[in-house]
Amino acid sequence: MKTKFSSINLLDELQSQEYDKLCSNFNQVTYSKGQLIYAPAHDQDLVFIIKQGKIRIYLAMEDKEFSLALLEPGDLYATHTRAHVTAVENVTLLTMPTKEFHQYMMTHPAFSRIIIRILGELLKQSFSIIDNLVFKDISGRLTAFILHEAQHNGHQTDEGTLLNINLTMDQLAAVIGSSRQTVSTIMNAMIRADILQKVDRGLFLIPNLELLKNFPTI
Amino acid sequence: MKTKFSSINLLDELQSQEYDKLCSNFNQVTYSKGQLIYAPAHDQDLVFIIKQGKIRIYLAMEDKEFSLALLEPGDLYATHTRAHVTAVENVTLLTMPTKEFHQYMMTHPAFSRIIIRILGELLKQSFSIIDNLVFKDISGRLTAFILHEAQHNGHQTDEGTLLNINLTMDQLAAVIGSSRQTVSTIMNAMIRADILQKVDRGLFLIPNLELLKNFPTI
DNA sequence: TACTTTCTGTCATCCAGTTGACAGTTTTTA
DNA sequence: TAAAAACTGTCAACTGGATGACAGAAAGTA
Repeated sequence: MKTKFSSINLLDELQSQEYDKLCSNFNQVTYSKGQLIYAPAHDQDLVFIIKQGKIRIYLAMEDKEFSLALLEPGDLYATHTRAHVTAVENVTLLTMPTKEFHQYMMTHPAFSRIIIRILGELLKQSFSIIDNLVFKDISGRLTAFILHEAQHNGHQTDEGTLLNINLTMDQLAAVIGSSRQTVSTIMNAMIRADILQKVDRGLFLIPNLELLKNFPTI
Repeated sequence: MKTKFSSINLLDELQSQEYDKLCSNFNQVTYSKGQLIYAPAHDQDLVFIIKQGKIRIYLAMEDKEFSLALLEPGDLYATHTRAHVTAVENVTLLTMPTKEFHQYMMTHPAFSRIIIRILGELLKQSFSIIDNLVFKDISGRLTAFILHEAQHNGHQTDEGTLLNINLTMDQLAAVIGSSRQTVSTIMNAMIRADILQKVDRGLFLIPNLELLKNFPTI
């Protein structure tokens, strides 16, 4: 369970002069916290790169939601799927109509390669989500998520790995496909088992990642 | 729930002379029914096109399996993910090392576009699988699957749509992520409700697709 | 043909995880 | 600083679906 789709930072790639022309074709748009950026009904077919802030890609049905990814600056996304997009924080996006983007891609093979790499990663990521949904129970998904976050966004300290999850129990539940209550219960079980220490809301200290891996020790 | 990943038939695309050179670089390999074509441990990075037969892409863990796709002649697939691949029937594949494939792709922008289109479809397909897993119960996934198959592989007759599912209850369970027993029970409930008629093993007649859509009528 | 293997239908049992409720806590807003 | 809003922890009740068992049916096999 990752929150990011791809490890490729497109902003970095775009720094190079080669893409100057491409950059000038992007429209800069801003959205404020909580605003809906895209819903499947919109049907506008945009490609966009996150310049600033955090967005959430998710599937929704009635009153249930499932987060597919939380994207950060440098990440790329293309609408055209059944997924919704909202701004988790105030965000700035660089957008371009998909058609135009395709045009550009056609004439720049090197750029195509980047896109293929990103799509490939996205796909791998999707398989990983399916894997978790099908084979793991909620505890398993939760530990997998925390482990992944710790390894990618955790800070090493003398007492262990400090992790700023920065998600409410509700949001966390939406990421792993569970309910607020269950996630809350399991998190507290971890804390009682001394696998996790709550420093503050959304801020945790993990003394030993190995212990977390084996939770719950049946 | 589809069984195919992509609606693009690469064999058709490859007919054109443009790809003569590419074709000559493929290795033709055959596998017999039930044989394992690829396991994540192999790690050989191959791209292949199905020339003949049917293969199954699936995730596995201990004794549980989940089918991601059932591919047929013309479909393309690339190993490099965590998925396993087996031959459902005797198959003939055209294979090429991924690296070589990339090389070719780089120098043929039009070919890149096909790959991007396929990857895009794969991704959409994956989202659809996730959607079904997260939001639908087993009845829902089963009707979605049958409906999709009926619309794509069904034959219209006077009495309704004739569908050759050609999967055992076990295989069907692996596709929708359930158990043999549950699938069997629901299928028979559908038959009793006159939504489905069993003509033979794996062969069903659906008098009215609309009725199927609303199953079960609570 | 008989024998083995694979597939199917059905039931009783069991449990992980959802749901709803509610009290308590923290954060935000004005 | 007070009131409103959002978040958290916990529990009891319920349920969808997995699991194991077993008998019967169909398909291979020799």
